[in-house]
Amino acid sequence: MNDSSTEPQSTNFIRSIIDADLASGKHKKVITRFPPEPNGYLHIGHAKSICLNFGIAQDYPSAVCHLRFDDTNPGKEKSEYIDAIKEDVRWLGFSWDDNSHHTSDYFDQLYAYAVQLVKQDKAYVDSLSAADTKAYRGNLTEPGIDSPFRGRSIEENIDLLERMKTGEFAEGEHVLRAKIDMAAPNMNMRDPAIYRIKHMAHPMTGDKWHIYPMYDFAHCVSDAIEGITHSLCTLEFEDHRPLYDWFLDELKTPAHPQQIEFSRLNLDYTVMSKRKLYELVEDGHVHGWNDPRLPTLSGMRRRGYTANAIRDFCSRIGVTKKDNIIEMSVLENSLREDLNSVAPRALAVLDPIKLIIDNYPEDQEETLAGVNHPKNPDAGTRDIPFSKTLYIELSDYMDDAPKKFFRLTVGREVRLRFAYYVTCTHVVKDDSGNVTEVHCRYDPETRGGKSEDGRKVKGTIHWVSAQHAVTAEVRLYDRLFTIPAPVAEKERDFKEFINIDSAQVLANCQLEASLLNANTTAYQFERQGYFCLDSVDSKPGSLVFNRIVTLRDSWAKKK
RNA sequence: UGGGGCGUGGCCAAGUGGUUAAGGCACGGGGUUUUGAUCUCCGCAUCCCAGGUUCGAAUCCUGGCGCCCCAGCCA
Repeated sequence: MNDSSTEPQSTNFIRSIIDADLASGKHKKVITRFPPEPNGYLHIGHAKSICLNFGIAQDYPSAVCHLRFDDTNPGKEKSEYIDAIKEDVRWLGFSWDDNSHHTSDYFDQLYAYAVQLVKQDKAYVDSLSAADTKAYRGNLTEPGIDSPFRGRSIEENIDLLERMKTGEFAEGEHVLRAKIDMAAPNMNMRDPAIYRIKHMAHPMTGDKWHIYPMYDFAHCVSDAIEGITHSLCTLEFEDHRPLYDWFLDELKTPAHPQQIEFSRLNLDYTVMSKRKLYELVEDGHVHGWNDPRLPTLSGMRRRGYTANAIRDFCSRIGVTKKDNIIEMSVLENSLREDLNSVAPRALAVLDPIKLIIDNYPEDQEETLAGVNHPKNPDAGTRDIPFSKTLYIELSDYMDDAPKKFFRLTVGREVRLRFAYYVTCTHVVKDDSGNVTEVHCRYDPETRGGKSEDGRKVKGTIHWVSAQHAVTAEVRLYDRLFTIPAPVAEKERDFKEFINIDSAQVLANCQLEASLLNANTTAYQFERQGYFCLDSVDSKPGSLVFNRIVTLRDSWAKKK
């Protein structure tokens, strides 16, 4: 008997390629890599790549996935990001064991390979200004023109490169370029830069270097050095692949990894680029990288998303080469599925109004048992105090209610969850007509929420005993943007579409007493959604809950 | 208008010449239910277009059309 989970592993075209490579004997074991640049926080788009790369490492025998920080640009990178990135990957449930690397680990080897290229007359030091380089490159329809420095001798190039390395020249004075073809239809092959001068200390190598390698050169060589078999990246690198292969072929590296491209993840009603997320953070539209409305992994974690849900989501969306915009409902479905199975239930009134049971004794109090999880008896029950004055949800009462409104209106009977049946008798309103109190009578024969006579009560509402309630702040989050594809609006700035109601703060929520001891797991507030303590702002004396996601609401749809 | 990709239902996505064209999400409807939740049952496409090859095409060929990416000394 094998009782291990038989969870179907979604396959994709990349796994098919790997299967074929293993079958043909091209590779004995698979090595992938996840190569973030430490210049910002990871988002759910990265999670897709992480699940793909680390997922392959998990599923194939003796396969591994390296974590590699692509730190070739000290002008943009900070070591602070490294720990955050590691934390996010770990939180998602993946490990890299002792395979955490930095591209900067290979700077010496990279340089030696560059020298080799020069010696093969496949690279040269160019002294054109940045502006001239651009002008010489041509454009999409016109070929470029050779730089006047393209014909320098190997000796001169070696000398110049060495002096670039030792910091003899100013930034921008020279650049090492591959000698390929200035007329190539693929712009990437028009003598791309290999090294540029940057008089800048590097987080890992300090002030050792004055030149830093470019992505196209560093990435393929690093992959080769690490023995990566399949180098998975996103679609925009597709026309870099000829260059990736050119470098490795010219350098005759011991290994020649295969670059395979897949489409990046796009989610509707949000943005997914580091630059745009940075803009939202910098301009104060959200409160930091871990704002619960952001699709960053740190924001989602704070919001209450589970790693399980994100992994499940990634397996559901698949991996292809097609541009896509995934609907938020797919993510929410993965989330609800996970949360529903594990979240303990609780009663919480977010928008309270008093419900007074006129025929319930003034000073009486009793304790009722609430089921912690309807599908899991092992979760047990908890005590919930009940008394004459309760809080119920304002929206659970309506003056002129339609027949299909299964809640309170004068003359209608509902069940108070786990408690009694109550029938609404009248309401009290203030001068402006707002309901301030709902009055009702209860049926003592319905304790626990069931009646002997088999009478049907269609509606069940949640409540909290006023004198026992815990007051807390609850933050309700909604989509960050008002349109599905804010970045697709070419003529307008995506920030114009920010949803100004994306974060609603309710300061006077009334929670059942047991929530006073809430821990860090997610709870389902019955009939409302899933909530968890805010890891940043919640304090023992003043609880703050985040709404992770609402429950499905078919009644709301009908209305 | 150079080069590289992509085009299967509202959104994803299987499918690789013979299947009633998987599955998920969404949507619509029925049942169960002390959460209008969960669970459950049912419904929901002829494959961008046009020709062609073939007994037979989403799958092969030809020609269109549409969308995305590339002119950083960013990654």
